[in-house]
Amino acid sequence: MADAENTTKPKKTTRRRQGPRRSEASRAAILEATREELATAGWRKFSVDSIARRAHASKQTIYRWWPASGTMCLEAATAMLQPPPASGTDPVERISSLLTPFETMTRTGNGHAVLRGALMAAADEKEAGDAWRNWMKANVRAPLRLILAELAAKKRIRRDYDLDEAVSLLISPAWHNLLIMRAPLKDGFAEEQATRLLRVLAA
Amino acid sequence: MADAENTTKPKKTTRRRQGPRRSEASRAAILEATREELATAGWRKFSVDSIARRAHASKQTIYRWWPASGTMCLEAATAMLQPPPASGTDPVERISSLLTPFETMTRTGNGHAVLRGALMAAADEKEAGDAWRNWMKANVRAPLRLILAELAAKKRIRRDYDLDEAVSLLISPAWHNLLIMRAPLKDGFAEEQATRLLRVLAA
DNA sequence: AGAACGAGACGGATCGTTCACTTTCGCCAA
DNA sequence: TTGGCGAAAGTGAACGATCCGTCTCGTTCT
Repeated sequence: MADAENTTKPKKTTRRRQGPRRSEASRAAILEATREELATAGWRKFSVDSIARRAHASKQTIYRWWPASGTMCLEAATAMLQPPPASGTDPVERISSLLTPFETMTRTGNGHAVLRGALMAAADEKEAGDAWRNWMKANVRAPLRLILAELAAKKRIRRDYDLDEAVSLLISPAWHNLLIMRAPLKDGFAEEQATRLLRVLAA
Repeated sequence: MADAENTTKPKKTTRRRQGPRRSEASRAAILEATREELATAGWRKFSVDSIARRAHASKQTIYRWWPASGTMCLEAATAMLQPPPASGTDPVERISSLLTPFETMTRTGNGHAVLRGALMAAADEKEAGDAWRNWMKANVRAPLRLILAELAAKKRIRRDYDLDEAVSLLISPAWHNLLIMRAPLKDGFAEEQATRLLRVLAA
């Protein structure tokens, strides 16, 4: 959609835009300020003016790249999630590795408050909700689908499970801990949930 | 704590305060306006001024009785929850009846948006979070504790379960539906969750 | 007389937008 | 090769509107 048809002027086929590129420094400063703001003020008292002051950025820059505050919060939170560790062949380990990024994040610094704020943003803003569900689809649901399909082929679990239900079963206790109990995930959470899911789905 | 020691003036022993009592009409109008506001604006854009206009109430009245907006939202939401139906002796039915108020509420009108807003309030404000956990303790955790203890005595389920874990297992999929999926609870949700809990806890 | 109520003013803060101005880069003509 | 031009991105500051929490009024009820 960027440069589809520029018939007259473009010399070669590569029509390059003019001007400076997006400032990575400013982007990083804004996301860091967003994390601080989410941890201290929460979602309702979240202030874009405060973000601009903290990050020494212009509000114009913020609104240019994040027209909705919720997506900014989501981006600030997901940036804290480390990619899941490479797992072996053990089913529990493989499923557990899908949750360990969450467990680790909520147990380091203000991570649990940041993630809680992002989840509230996803619950409050329709656009942020869509973005969050897409992220979960790519990073949790899709990998889990592969693992479960493989296990079902080996007859380690039932074949007639519902994938959405399995995702909900696996991760919803995390929401309970973060949003209702307002607490981080306890040590061993990921492995415990993975074990329980496999027990429920056992053939 | 109300009237502990008024030594001089009280005529009889009943020292009644003077002036009009709290207006039930105003209270109901404010809570109804809160429900509308939660359903249309959400939690972050929730405005006390808007509530006052909608309910034809004074802001002073609102702040007098609800110093924190979150507790007002919680009260507005829990008022929509009907008391659980009287259940028989079937374990699934008894546990399921603890969830049916939620299922019913989220499937009628804007109920799911109102409950979602209240949950966000509980996640965002520390005070509202405490109030919500207390409500859940009295209306879900305590009844569930009795039911599970009885079942354990009859050896229908294991004895070494963790009550908090059981509560989380039973109800956290509801949070997933409401907050992440932004959707009501599907028909038969309560019974399905109750059945699954008993299967997990089976002896 | 005393307390709760509706209505609304208040100073301060935030919102989302817009303006002025500077800096960075692709492009092309001198 | 180089210097100028213009588009895009950046900061900072203003704008009117709205919201916050507190506060006065005058009224009504017990």
